[in-house]
Amino acid sequence: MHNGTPNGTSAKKTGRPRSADADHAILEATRAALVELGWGGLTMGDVATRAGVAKTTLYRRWAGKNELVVDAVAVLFDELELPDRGSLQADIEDVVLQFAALLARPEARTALMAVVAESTHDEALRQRIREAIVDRQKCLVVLGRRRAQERGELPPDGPPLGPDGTDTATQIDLIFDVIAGAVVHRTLVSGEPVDATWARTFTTLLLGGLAAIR
Amino acid sequence: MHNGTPNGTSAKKTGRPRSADADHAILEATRAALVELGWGGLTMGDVATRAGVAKTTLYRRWAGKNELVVDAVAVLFDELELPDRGSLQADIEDVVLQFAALLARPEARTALMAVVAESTHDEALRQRIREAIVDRQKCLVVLGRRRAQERGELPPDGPPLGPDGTDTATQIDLIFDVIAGAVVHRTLVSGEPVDATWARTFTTLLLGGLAAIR
Amino acid sequence: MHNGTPNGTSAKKTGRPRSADADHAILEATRAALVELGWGGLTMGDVATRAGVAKTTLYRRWAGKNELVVDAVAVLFDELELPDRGSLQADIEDVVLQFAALLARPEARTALMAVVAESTHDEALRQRIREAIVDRQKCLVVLGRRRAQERGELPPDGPPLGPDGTDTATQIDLIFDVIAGAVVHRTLVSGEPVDATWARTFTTLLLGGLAAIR
Amino acid sequence: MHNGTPNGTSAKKTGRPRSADADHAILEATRAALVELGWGGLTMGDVATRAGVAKTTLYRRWAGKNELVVDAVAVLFDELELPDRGSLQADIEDVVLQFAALLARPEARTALMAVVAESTHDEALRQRIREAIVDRQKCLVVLGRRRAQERGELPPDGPPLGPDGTDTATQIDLIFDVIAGAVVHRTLVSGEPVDATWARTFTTLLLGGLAAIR
DNA sequence: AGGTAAGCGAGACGGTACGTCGTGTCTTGGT
DNA sequence: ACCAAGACACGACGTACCGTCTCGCTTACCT
Repeated sequence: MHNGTPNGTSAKKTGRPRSADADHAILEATRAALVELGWGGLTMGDVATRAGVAKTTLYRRWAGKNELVVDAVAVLFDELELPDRGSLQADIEDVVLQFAALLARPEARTALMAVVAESTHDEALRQRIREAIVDRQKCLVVLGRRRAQERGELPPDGPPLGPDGTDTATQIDLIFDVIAGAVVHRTLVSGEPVDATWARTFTTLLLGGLAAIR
Repeated sequence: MHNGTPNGTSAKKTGRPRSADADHAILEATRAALVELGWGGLTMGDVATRAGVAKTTLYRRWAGKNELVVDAVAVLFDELELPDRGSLQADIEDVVLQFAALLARPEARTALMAVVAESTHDEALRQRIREAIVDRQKCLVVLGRRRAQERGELPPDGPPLGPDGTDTATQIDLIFDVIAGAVVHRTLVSGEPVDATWARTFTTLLLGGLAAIR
Repeated sequence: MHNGTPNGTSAKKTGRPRSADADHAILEATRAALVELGWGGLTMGDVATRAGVAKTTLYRRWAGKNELVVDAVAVLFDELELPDRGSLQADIEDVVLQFAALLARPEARTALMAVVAESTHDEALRQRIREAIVDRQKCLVVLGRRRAQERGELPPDGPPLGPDGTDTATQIDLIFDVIAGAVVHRTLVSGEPVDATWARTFTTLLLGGLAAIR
Repeated sequence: MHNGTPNGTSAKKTGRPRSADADHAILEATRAALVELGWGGLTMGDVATRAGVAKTTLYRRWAGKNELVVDAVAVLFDELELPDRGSLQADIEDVVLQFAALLARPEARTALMAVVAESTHDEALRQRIREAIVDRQKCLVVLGRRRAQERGELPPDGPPLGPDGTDTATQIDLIFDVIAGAVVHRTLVSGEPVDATWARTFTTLLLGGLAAIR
């Protein structure tokens, strides 16, 4: 998840082990600070104080503000699920509303945009964001698509490269960018709420469009 | 445009007038600094030095980094145009590619996300972004839509609130969020390029979807 | 008095003449600012505002804080007089008390020490202080001495250089340094008041000492 | 000595202790800066740079320029001694010349007047000056006086309040103000050197005067 | 009477220093 | 080893004054 001690593989033999409580307290404190102060107002020292932890402990685990915040908000995105509501339309509407609910949380709104902004100048950060957040959401698209195919709502995957260039991977990426992009843009840029009505209209548009590109 | 010089209504009579050269030099320097250093690395002092201007001159006109950067990148969005390419499909593809080209510029990518992130905790900033950037782009959607209606590609506006809740304003907002959101998300989050192929596929999806929500 | 327009010799023919009111208002404002803010807190801009005058007007007349303050407090020292109280002892006690009363005024205390401090690194300033303040006080010593000689309390001037090196000029300087130094030191450094009792004891000491060096 | 490190009473147990080297380097740098730039030209940032120290380290220990300079020059006054030269006249001449030599050092001249000037508006600073500088010198007067009494050059202390109001403490204060005041005034205000001849004449005057006030 | 040259209030300008704050590193002593 | 505490070098912050510079006006003297 983060790099300080890649607990998975390496082995530590001696000395006092790191406090697991500290990790949770720090990430919790980070989210709280994001809510109250926003990205620009968040400071490492403040997070440490809130978590009841020394700054040293923070830096022992994360390289800086960016990395810390990515991890702190990544767990929020794990809450997204794709319940089987019986139809593709219902499934998409459901995930759209879940995603909108997530972006309604101040810590998520702020952090997401900020780390994306920083990642435009930091390739390692972009990689980390992709692993921790983006790819996890993209699974939902893949899953929903497969489910719809099993239901017969969508045709099975065609050959690797279809006649008009829309192979499977391209299509998944497109769907993902349209859904995530539209919800994010409406919420954060346009500043309008994503409610059930909007979700239905949007989903109708998306499904109508999907039929057109096949 | 910005508040330091309330050119619109009030009038100051006495004292040395503010240098117009300084304004241009500062905004230019801001864009240059964004390219080189990114949002996080941009410093008011550095911008002042690049512009050959004192820090006080900067603060006399803009309240801080956020406001300055909004104004600095706003002019970039004025370059977007909607040439008449003869069909709605072609018009949309064109504007999608223009927008993608804009987001390929480092100062635009970085600045846009960063100020949006800050705006989640600053209502005044959000207002400023909307006026300086968002509303200016939304005009393109309105214009393209009207043109398509004149061509007969889209039906004329229905009653204020249609049977399925998609009145004119709602539809414009939806189109705007889908176009801008998808392009931004693909460029900055997914990190994939927006080329002519993607633009065509995306536009096909959008137009197919528009037919469905009518 | 000050350099902006050396009214004595040169001649200006044309243009609007300088406002004499402004001079008085500025010096008055300078003294008021000294009282309220002290040397360190006094600023040219504040003096200008208090005097209802533009900063330009200030700088047209004085080169800076130092010069301005010297002129502002110099007039205070002109108030010192040497009334004939009938005996040298009474004359000295009187002038000691006058000088102490002057140093009780905050603007005088602050300004005197501060400009002396600055003058340790600025020969021109030292010259100005000597002309505007020091030499004016030394006259009192010369006058008092001559008066005492006429009364027969002190012997007439000896040859230019006496047997033990105490010629007239040396003696005047010594008396001046002892009187002014002791009063200033007691008031500003020791922080004790100079009252009639102290003045009498000090004067007794001085006269006793003067008899010894003859 | 100064307030940042309340070594006297309180105790701090945890955390990295303050560097003692930094203290010395800072005071040394302060004196050097005073010599080169004078009081008005001395800046905290410059002192920090010279001392190879961060500005924050400076402010952690001293509240400002005034406090710093008082401590920086206080040590100079500790160098004053009262060697036993066999007679009161010789002892006084010696200490007068020592004090004059001290005031010949640029850092001492500048700093002493400047902090006294500031102290006219800052009671805490005046207290600090008294503790760090004035009281330390006054000991010399007390010591010299006692020695002279042992030699029989001065009568033993009389009752707490003598017939003409010159009890012991009053006399010591008077002697101190006359010596220090005269030397300072001649050096800094009159701008004349204090040489052996002047010291002898002045001391003769002082001793003659002392006989008179008894 | 008109011209012209300087004075004037206002305030923007390029600078410099301020004193504070945040960063990321380091040194303590205690567990 | 790890931890809490906190000092440290560094560098940006936003503010305050500095002394200079335009502005658009008076205000006086000199043709």
